[in-house]
Amino acid sequence: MSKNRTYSKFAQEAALLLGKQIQLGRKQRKWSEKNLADRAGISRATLQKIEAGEMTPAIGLVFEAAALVGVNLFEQDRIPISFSIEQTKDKIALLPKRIQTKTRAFDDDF
Amino acid sequence: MSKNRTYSKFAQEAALLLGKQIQLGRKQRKWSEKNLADRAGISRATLQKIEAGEMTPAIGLVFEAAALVGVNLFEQDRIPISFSIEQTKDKIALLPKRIQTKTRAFDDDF
DNA sequence: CAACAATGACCATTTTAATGGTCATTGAAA
DNA sequence: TTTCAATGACCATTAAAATGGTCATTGTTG
Repeated sequence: MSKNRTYSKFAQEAALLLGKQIQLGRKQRKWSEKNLADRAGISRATLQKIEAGEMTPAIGLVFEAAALVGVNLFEQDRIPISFSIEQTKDKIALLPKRIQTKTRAFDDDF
Repeated sequence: MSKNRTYSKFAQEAALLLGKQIQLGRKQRKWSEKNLADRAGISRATLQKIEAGEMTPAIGLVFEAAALVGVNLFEQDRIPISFSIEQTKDKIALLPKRIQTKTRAFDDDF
């Protein structure tokens, strides 16, 4: 029995865009599917899924392929990612460590 | 036997940043892990992996969680993603449909 | 401070992805 | 126009992710 998941349009489009950007980067570098697949340490079948924007491939494999062909995720050429990570962690640290849903009926209006 | 994959620093950091951004978004909305997991249709264990920036979760699950908490991938508030997709497809269409490695010794210097 | 939900961390089982093959088709280059 | 690698599309097998539980711990709130 399959799970028959549903995905938001946003998530689907994001995956497809990323896949197409990877494909573009690969072709710009004149790499065949097999070439990139070998570099990424994955099978050609999996790369095909990635470039097709399928939702199933592991994020690590997708990001690795993206890195190899120079797709810069997060569109940040300015700040190094490691800084953004710390920045985000800092923001998290300012919030309560745990969420309490108990008697707080609805406060989803942040 | 495990595959014992290696990932580039870039790919790892990208996954971690995305995970932390999802966690931040979740907490800003005052959603518990279970709450977000339920909304995304995934288990809490999987959400924990996603927020920890692990490389194994399926990209669809990660992007879905990101969408739910309002993390806008690709950082584009201006252009709709669907347009970027077409734009990328157009660029691909301008390149040769197939890569020929044959007698072309090394031309990887685009 | 007492109560209890949220979190962190496991684990066995089930489900699914990834692999590595195959084969037909096709586009690029000789 | 011929050649042959690149691509697209399958499939059975293997490897790994996802699940749904459990349990201890801890932060928050009454």
